[in-house]
Amino acid sequence: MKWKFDNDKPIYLQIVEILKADIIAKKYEVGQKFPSVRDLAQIAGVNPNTMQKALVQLEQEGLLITNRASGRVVTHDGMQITRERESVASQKVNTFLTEMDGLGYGLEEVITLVETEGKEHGISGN
Amino acid sequence: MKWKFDNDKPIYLQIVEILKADIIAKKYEVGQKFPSVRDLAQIAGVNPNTMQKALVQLEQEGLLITNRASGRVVTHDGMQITRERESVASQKVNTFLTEMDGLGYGLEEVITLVETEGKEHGISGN
Amino acid sequence: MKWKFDNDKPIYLQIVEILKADIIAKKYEVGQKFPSVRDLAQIAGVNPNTMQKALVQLEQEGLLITNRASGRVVTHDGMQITRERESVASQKVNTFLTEMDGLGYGLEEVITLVETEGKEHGISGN
Amino acid sequence: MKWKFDNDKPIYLQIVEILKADIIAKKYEVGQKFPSVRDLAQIAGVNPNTMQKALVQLEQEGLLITNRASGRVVTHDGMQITRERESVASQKVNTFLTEMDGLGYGLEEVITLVETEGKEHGISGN
DNA sequence: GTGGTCTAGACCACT
DNA sequence: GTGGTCTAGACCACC
Repeated sequence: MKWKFDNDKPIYLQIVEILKADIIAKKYEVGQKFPSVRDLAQIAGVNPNTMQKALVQLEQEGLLITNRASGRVVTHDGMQITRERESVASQKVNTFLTEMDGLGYGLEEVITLVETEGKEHGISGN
Repeated sequence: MKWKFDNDKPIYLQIVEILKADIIAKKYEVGQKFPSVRDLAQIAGVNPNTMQKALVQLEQEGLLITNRASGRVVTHDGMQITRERESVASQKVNTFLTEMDGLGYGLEEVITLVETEGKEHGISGN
Repeated sequence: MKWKFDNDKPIYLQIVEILKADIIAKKYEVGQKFPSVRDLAQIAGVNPNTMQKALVQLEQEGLLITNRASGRVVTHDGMQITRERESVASQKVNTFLTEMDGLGYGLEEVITLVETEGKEHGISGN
Repeated sequence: MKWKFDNDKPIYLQIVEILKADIIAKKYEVGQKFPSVRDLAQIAGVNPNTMQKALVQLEQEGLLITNRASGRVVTHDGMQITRERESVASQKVNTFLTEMDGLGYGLEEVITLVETEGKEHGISGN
């Protein structure tokens, strides 16, 4: 099943976001072996070079560790994953606030909405 | 400049969302004349039939009023616009909460984040 | 005249070194326009993608600034160039010391040699 | 594992440099028997004629001595090895000074750098 | 014209 | 088998 990509953002960046979300969501545990470039490329339905570019990006962000000829693993550094999680969350919050602002909602109204919807929504409360 | 459309949703629904956002954002005032189907179709770079389908949808949602031979105007019913605004907002809040839940954030953490980011973000408070 | 490349290091990294040396040596002034990817690729006798990879690297190191559709310029930040210059120099010194160490020369002998050869060599003294 | 050769210099000269470095580094002691042309050729992955040419060169430089029918040995003349060592060192120093000059470093700056880096580097002082 | 992205297919070194 | 590099050629958005 090929992945779906948006036309207005580079595919490799979308792959970065998807894989980053997977790592943050512990779909791949810390230190666990990561699928090969070729496998991921086939799964995603993109050229191996495109997948390669995405993985290099994740490497530069410190989420993956490359061992030449033995493949990649998720970083053992849990803190790095935590940092990325907070970064992604912060960005989502900002996007959300910008959208709500565009609809004319003030900060307090937004918080009220989040509280009431959040209770119905049954957010995990972790 | 033609509008950009996503391939996996019907174009007319995407147009509905765009125009609805414009109306909610008061880009078109209540009671104001709406551009013709032909003009909008050309601007958006779509077939007039597609644009027509979108406008019919907006009529059914009560946001546009058709006056035979004099074109369409935005509804005078401010409440209807308000209801749509609240509907869109509610949907955005839910999407946001689902995403944050996926990142492992509980409701209280989300609210805390929204409060702190909201102050930096300088949301209008309007 | 195509550039000569060594077989045991990636071409794009060798290009990075060459261009970095050019920038440090003020062959391109700060803020000056940089040749296009295609031009450089042709001059060097490599594929444009390879040259692109090298330029991206120089960008990440802060030596080049990219302006989409208007080309690249050398950074205006003279300090960044100075930092790179010191970094390159430090690396050369270390390589040199390692080689001399391998020949059995101690630090004081090396310094003596550098002093005597340096005077004959007529190093600029600048 | 075959040796790696550069395409722009004759292979036999590159072999000369490698073997000379080995002799200077005392990898072969003075007076010690040297491997046969055939063995060296196979190790290096080159034609025996090429290796032969390299060894003849080393003989002419006085580093190897040929004893008909008993093969080659490293010269007993320690001074000759010392002279070669100094020659190689001198050439490295000059190359180094030329590079540093190209980076805009004056002789005194170079010496200062060598002193400070040398202390960190922990050059043997032997 | 510019940089950026993507594909297709190839070769290499390492294990 | 793995990741890494390179080429060739294409299309896009921007100005």
